[in-house]
Amino acid sequence: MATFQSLPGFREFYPDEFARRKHIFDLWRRAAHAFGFAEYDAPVLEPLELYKAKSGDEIEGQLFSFTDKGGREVALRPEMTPTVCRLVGAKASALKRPVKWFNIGEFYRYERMQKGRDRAFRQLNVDIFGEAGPEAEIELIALLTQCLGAFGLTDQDFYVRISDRNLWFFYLEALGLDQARVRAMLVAVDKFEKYGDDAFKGYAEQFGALDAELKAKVLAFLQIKDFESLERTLGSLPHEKIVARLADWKKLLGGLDAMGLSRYIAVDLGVVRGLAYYTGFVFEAFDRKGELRALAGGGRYDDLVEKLGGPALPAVGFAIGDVTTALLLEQRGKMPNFVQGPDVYCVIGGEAGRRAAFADIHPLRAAGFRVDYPLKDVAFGKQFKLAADSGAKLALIYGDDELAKGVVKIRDLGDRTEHEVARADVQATVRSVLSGGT
RNA sequence: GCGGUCAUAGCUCAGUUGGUUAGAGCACUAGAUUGUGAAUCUAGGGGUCGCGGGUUCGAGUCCCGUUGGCCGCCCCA
Repeated sequence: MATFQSLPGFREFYPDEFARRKHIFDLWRRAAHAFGFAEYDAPVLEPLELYKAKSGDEIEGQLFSFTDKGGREVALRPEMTPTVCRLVGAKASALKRPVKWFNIGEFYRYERMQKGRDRAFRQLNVDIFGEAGPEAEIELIALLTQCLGAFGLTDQDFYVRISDRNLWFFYLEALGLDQARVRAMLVAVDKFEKYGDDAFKGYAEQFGALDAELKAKVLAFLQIKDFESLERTLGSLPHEKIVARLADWKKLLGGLDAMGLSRYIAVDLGVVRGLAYYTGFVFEAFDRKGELRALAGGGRYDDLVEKLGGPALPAVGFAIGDVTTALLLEQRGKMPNFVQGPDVYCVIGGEAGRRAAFADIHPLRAAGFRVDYPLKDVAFGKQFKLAADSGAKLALIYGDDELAKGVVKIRDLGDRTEHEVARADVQATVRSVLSGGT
């Protein structure tokens, strides 16, 4: 039977699973709208060059890429950022600032699958363009907490770690490192949590063994877990840039605190994110137990729009994936059990009953109510079971007895009460009951 | 791309040192049952035991290969 299978890493969504995924998207979309973001969409297939321009040639190995029939080198999009940079860049001068946009889409990466990572996955992407200050980060981090909090997850379930590539730059420069050394050191910092001292191997290979004093200072910095330590450590380095940057930090943390979100926030200079294009604040959301891979990640990328051919335009954004989010919701019992039931299930006796039912069914459906009924004649006892199993709130009973009396019996499948209403009043009664009145 | 591990019905799993026609529970369909809900009973459909090759009188079982799943490495936008 299994002659054809889906491709590795591509998931199929049967109705139950589709309902769960839809639930996630619905709450994300609602949250993004509540924060004043507008939804957009864009092509799934893009010129391969778009990703090479952003990430370098090596990226091709991790893409679904091919040559189309017109000889164009193309790739299924592995991320949204280059695309949205192009969209915004092309109309930058006509767009009201700040540009607050979001998209929920599917992305493709030709990689080995692991828990929480497939070859095709969906992400919510949220970006703000045209705002250089930390006010943009406040909006995005607040929205990120809402994108998880909306499901009933609390600060016991997840948190957001915030770091700052600018401060790392300023700090390492103050310690005397040049640009190339700073970049190599940031790679080491990024790997430190996972590899410990081995993380510095790459740096040592390039620039020689790390001097003990420098290493101690780097380690001290990356272990900073609160703003006070950050201020204290940097207080002895009175560079103008550092002073200004600490003011940005205060604004960011103060804003989030005023929104009541401090309990979700962790200052953590150990996060730098591997991506070279991040230019300022970076942040990642994790589950508190640390069992899952990152839930979401984002940061500022002020140079990217220009690099991809647009005007210079500051930007910051994040992405949150459906796979890891769903895993966390399952783990914490926050994934509802969806009953995709109709509002009304009709119990029908015979051909006359069917005709009478149809006369009500279609207008109710046209009015937007979900109405279902057995397509073929089924024993009454079985129909009541079907009605109950369907998850419907009401059963409408069109049997010979009712037809003879010119009524329809309406059964509340929740409390198992029923009453009769005149045929002519059925639709009005159903509408009234289902819309909350009785 | 590399390493480990697994693969029997839609799902969860039995299946003896290799031995007749591969089983159970759940789920599904139908009936008992055209008049009232998670019950019971009966019957039924559904498997080329992931796929291919080998060893053997005989393979779900042993061997090799391959595909796919899971876990880890690389990577992680």
